[in-house]
This record gives sequence, structure tokens and C-alpha cells, in this order.
Amino acid sequence: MNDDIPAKTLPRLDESLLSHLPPFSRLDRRQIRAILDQATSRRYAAGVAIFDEGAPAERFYMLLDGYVRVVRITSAGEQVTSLHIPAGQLLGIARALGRDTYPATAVTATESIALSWSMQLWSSFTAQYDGFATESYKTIGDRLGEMNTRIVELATQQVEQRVANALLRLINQTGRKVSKGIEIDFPITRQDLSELTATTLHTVSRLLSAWEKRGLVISKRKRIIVSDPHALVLLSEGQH
Amino acid sequence: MNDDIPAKTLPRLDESLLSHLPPFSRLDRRQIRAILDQATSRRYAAGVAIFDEGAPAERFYMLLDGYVRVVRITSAGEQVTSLHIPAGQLLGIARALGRDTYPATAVTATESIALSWSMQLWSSFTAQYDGFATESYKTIGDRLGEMNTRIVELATQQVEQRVANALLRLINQTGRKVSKGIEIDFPITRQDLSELTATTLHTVSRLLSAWEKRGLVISKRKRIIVSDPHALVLLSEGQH
DNA sequence: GACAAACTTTGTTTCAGCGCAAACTCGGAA
DNA sequence: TTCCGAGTTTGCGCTGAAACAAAGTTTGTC
Repeated sequence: MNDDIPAKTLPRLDESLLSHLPPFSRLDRRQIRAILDQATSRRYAAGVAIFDEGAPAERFYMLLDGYVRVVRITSAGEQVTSLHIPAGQLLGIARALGRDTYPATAVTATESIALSWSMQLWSSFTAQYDGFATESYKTIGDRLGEMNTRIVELATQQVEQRVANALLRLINQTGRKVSKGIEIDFPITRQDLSELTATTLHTVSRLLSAWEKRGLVISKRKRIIVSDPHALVLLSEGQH
Repeated sequence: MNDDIPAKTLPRLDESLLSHLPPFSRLDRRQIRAILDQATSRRYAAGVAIFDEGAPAERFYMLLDGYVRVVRITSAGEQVTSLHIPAGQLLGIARALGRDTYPATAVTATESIALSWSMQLWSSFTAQYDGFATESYKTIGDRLGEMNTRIVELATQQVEQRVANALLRLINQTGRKVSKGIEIDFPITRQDLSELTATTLHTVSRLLSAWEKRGLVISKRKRIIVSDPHALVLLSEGQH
């Protein structure tokens, strides 16, 4: 499960890694240097767990590169993805909400690089570094909003609309422009998409096939390009 | 929509109102006095909105008595209840997450009483009062966990299980012991319950009727008593 | 270049729960 | 006391999407 490349691979981390990221953007070079010097850097292969639901929340992370899926596993063994986290965001910040275990599992969707700090540093970070707490809570606020949206979607929308919405959200958050449209920037299977939309991989496959015939998307294995986002928006609103 | 009883009805608020509530429990009498003197107290009739989704977050609230439903309304006009808030909790604390509008509408389920403060006081409260911020964030953490649970439920469970779970959660949070079992402490219609479980009032009605025949619940209009919680737990796990 | 594993597609069957419709009941207002 | 509206119950038909099943395709590995 774990990775073969040891921690602290990168000899010395550059300040520019963090200086433009919201939680750190108000800090000066010296402060960022201090933060980096306390950080552990680590590479994760695709598909490995950075931390597990229920485990003691010992470290918090800043995802520098890659994508992470936040998943929960039901007692019946089904997986439900509750969030996607792109590079540049904090994760595992349970402590900010007074928890001492991680509330969900974080799995890399691609090969990823993350910095991490001991959770004991959390309170000194929030105390010392201006804007760090505020920005962290903003991130949590955004995630809360996103979860709220997912609840409403699950509660009121048809499968087709949910899948269309999920696709739109993914290209918004992590889309990359390519010649034929906008591509989701990391490998994503029908299974992943079904876990994100609370349906089965079969149904997702059928939908994507239908959409491909109508020219809305182009999909190869693990890759999806949205060529007509506007049409997807219509679908997400329930039009056919 | 609004209420006829003016603010500041209660001549002078007693410190004991707040002293045992988590966000204030670590404070001394003098501090609580100061907080109370800045508060506005107001009574709300059942079924009125304390604040509306999207409105500027001008005040934050402490619910002293009653119950509040946090709802969102979809573009199609359907309501989805995302949380129930019992007395003793803060609400409308959008600001803690860096938002300047309320992310959802708060509607009273019963006649309720709440204190409120101008949102401008938020930062001074968190700065001055020990434990206030921590406890507030803990509340948010709990709500996040609850929402997460709802997502997983919506994603993986059958209607019957979801309704059973909702009922169990309600009696846990707001149950009152009566001779024949545990009663939900505020009026709740089939419609409310259907909005909480993402189904129709018809289905909820059928389920409750069936359960009543089997002796698991007793229900009159707007009132539900759970007489066999354990059987409901089994149902919520998928047994029949 | 063959094999296995992972991922995807497509067909068929089944049924939970929704939509629609109608009737019933309770509790308060007048 | 009657009336009315809000809340509830129940029946029935329909359908979206899950379950089941099986075959096809891509990719990496030895």
C-alpha cells in the first residue's frame, strides 16, 4: 500500500512552492522558510491512501501536485466519494474542527506530492501566521458548501443530471483545455464517476456512450473530454 | 412572515441561560454578562424563517429554546432539509467560515427563542473569549460529519433505511421519553420527514403505517412516538 | 506476442418507489 | 355545530435505474 520513495526526497524546498497558495499568501519569505523547514515532503503513487478514516489525526497536509479523492466506506463495503481535492489545498485538517481522528479516507487519484506537518504545529500555525486560519476555514466553508450541494443533488436530481453535474464540476475544478474540448486532468474510471454520483458503473457507461454519440463528450479509458459543456449544462437542468 | 413580538422582550437576561452551553461554558459571570448585554433576544413563531439563504450574514444566533430546520430550496422549488438544530446551539455562523451570506435558510420547527448578535462582534468574541472559537468550530465539525453521513446514506441506502435512520437521529437529538416510548419533541409532518430523507410524503406515510401495524411506532398527526427503537435500528441496517 | 488484469460496453430482467388520483380525518375557526 | 383546510392514508400503474449476465477492449507484463 505504501510508497517506496522515502520522505524528504527533495533536498530543499523552494519558497515559491507555497508563496502563492492562499493559506500562505500573506506571509513573508522568512515565515514560509520556517514553515517549509518543518515540513515533510512525500510522493504518493496513484491510488494509495494518504490517511485513513478513523485513524488518529497526526498530521495535516498541503497537496502540492496531483489530485486526491476523499472517500468514505460504508459498512456494506461500498465507497462513496464526498470530495475531490486539487493541488494547492490543505487536507486532513480535522483538527481545525476539534476532531482527533480523520473523518474520511484520502486516496490519491494520480501520482501526487504533498507536504505534511505534525498536527501539533496546527495551533502554532494558526496563532503565528496571519491569514492561515482564515483561509483554512474558508476552505472548509467551501467544502461544506459543496457537500450541501451534493446533498441537494442526491435528494432531487435524476442520475443523468447528477452525472452531468459531476462532470461539469470536475472540468471546472480540474479541467485542462485540449483541442477538442476540456479534459478532466486526471484518470477517472466509470467506477469512480459512479461513486461520485451514487449510481452504478453500468449506468455511467451507458450515459457516456449516449453522450458520445450525440457529440457532447469524447471518452477513452480513464479519460474524459467534454466537448460541449453547454449541452451538459442543459442536461444537468433536466432538459433532454 | 415575521413575528409581532418586538425584540428585547425579556427585561434582563439571566446569566444562567448561557453559562452551561458549550461555547460559553469556560467563561465567568462577568464575561457572560457582557455578552448578554450585547445580545438581542427574540421569539419566533413556528414555521418562520430566522434568516434566508443568500441574504447578507448580518447576525449570528444562539437558539435558546425550540428547534430549527436548516433547509435549501432548489431551483425547481423543492425543499431539502440538511440539518436539524436543537436548542443550545449556535446558528448562522457563516462568518466563521469566511462567508458573507447565509448558505441556507433557517426555519423554526416550533415556536423558538433565540439570542442574536451583530456579526461584527464575531471576531471580538472569538478573540476575547476562551473556548468560544474552539467550541464553535467543533459544532461545525459535527455538522460536517452529519452532512457526510447524510451523503453516504442518500448514496447507498434504500428509502426504508433512510427514514428509519432519520427517525433514530431525531429521537437521539430531540427525543423526549413518554410512557409508550420516545417521542419526537416537535411537530413533524410526513412532508417534513420526506424532505429530510429525499422521498415523497406518500412513501413516508406508507412506511409509518406499516411500522405502526408492526408496533414499532405510534403516530398521530404531526407527532411521532418510537416505541421500539431497536427494531428501527435493524431496519436501518437493511433487515426486514 | 501471449496472457492477465483492469476497464468498458451492451443486453435483459426486475422492482422499489414515484406520480397521479381520490378519499378520509383531525383540529381549529367562525 | 358546522365548515374548511391542512395533514394523512391508500390504491394503482408506470418507469428509471439497479441487478444480473456476458462479451469486448485496452494496457501492462513476462
